[in-house]
Amino acid sequence: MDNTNPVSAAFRLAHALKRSVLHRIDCESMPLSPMHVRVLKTIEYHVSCTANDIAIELDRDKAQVTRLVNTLVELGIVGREKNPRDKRSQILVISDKGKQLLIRIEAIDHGILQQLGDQVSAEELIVFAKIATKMADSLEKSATDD
Amino acid sequence: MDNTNPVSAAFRLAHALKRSVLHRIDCESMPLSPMHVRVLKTIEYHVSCTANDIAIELDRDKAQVTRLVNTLVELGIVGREKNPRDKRSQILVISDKGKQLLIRIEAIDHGILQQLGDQVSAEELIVFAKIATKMADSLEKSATDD
DNA sequence: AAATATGATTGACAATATCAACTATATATA
DNA sequence: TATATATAGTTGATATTGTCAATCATATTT
Repeated sequence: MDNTNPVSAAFRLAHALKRSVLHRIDCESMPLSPMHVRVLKTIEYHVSCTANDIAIELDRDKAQVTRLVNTLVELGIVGREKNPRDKRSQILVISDKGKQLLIRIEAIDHGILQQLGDQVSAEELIVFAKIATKMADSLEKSATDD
Repeated sequence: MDNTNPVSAAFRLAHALKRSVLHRIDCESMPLSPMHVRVLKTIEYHVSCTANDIAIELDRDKAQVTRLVNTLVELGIVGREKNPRDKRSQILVISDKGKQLLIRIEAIDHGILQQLGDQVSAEELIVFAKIATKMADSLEKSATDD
């Protein structure tokens, strides 16, 4: 592979990260996929988060979000509450079970960053996140104005 | 989303890139998916490339590689030739049609980098590729020594 | 009040990925 | 050399992730 190509490098890294998350999720015998984890984190991050917020935040299809949230609800990790501001949508709330899960997820993330820490410095991670975010912003921006 | 989290940033970027590649592939009315493109590039990059080389290079399951290569062969983009060094495997060779495709793919890549170029400098892209590669190396390394 | 837009769900499906079993050949080692 | 073990590739089954179109209910605009 061409390691100087940022596009290839990004794909490769995403794959490695997904596998790493999956592996750690598996070791912890968690009933979730990487995408479920990301959805749960998004709910945690957003105040009074709706399905639509997740779709926008993660740039995913609404249908996909509905299904991901459904399994979280079925597993008792997330609950739906009335949204006083819009009867079409519901506020997603993390249950106690979900909160406990988030603690374990945090440990997983920490483990991954530590695993990287051997080779990649904290400064590099900060720089990486900054550039990656800028790249994603740039791509998403021009994706919408077709 | 937490934009300071390198893991989240990497996932987000990969998704945006995949969409961008897909969109451009679509505009060019190419009969390939992003993964097919990556496989084709890998064959181009490797001298006397086998299916196994692709599996290692892209860190994918052998089964997945077999199927991806199959469609490339069916489309006449890639051919299989005898491997004098191992009767189990075959050398993958890019046809003229495949070479023409690679020229168009190169243009697509160039377009994506240019799209980024508005916001992200060439230096940043170099730094990004370097750190991302280091991160992937680190993750893949510890994935094997379980 | 009517037209239009939005949040969410569902169905159908495509793309991507994983696992286990199997074959044919290679390589190691007894 | 004979046997055991490893490797390259294929196939089948299945899980995960992502996309598109249609639909319903409610919001918003006109």
